[in-house]
Amino acid sequence: MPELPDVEGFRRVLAEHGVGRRIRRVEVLDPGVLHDLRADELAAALTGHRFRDPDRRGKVLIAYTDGPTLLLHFGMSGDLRWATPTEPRHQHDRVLFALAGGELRYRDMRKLQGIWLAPDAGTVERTVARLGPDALAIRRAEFDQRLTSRRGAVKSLLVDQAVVAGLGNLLADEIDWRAGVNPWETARDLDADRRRRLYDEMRTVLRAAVPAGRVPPRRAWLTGVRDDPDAACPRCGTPLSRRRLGGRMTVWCPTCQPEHRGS
DNA sequence: TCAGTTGTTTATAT
DNA sequence: AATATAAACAACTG
Repeated sequence: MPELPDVEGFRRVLAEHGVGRRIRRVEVLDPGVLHDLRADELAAALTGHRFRDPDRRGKVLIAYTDGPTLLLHFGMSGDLRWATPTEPRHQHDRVLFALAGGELRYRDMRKLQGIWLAPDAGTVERTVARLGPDALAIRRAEFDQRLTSRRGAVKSLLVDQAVVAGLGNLLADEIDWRAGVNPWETARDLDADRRRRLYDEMRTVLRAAVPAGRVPPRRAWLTGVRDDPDAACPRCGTPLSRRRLGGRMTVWCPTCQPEHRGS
């Protein structure tokens, strides 16, 4: 699930409930989500410290404290919840951070990513160094430059975290669909107007998705119909096409996003 | 039983 | 060198 809007939602949960509060206890229910770190090391490093204003880079939640910094990635099935201690735990709650009045629960069914601990700012920066500019912060000129300097399919570039950080499979398909760009198109083969559309639609989609904390499955969006077996394009009614691109299921409208554009 | 899944990294091939 | 593909990670669903 988690793409940039989801992680932004998790950042808000942490900001609302965690900031300024002391970490009373860290309970590791499944050490399998910890990277290069034992459960007792995590607890010892964080207990007694207070969360500070959290940040986010792409899909990485950066949970600063007045001590070390926690880096959380949510893979394909992660979640961060605020709960009272009496609420029953979820089967896939992996780590609990107990604060005054409640606890933050890191939940993740598949455990594809996990939690890192960075002792200092330099370690934080090294960990996120491979990521490109955040999709919410990147300016048009840099977005354009980074897309056209590579030769791969537009969709592959959009989901490449080193090009721009935060977009996943759903968002990339949604942006291409709204911009009328065929996902297999090479960015440098698009004219300036089409590339402008890509950037504008990325902004539009994110602006709607971030407050929702997810890519909203509205029926007028590609996201809202893509799981239907007989899905039709919400814009023109053409049956949607699907095929794998770079290992991920790609959904597009053959009418609105024709191949061999321009040329 | 088998294929598929909204993420990322690594190895391998081109 | 850059790019493309598959597999692996883990757990679950249909």
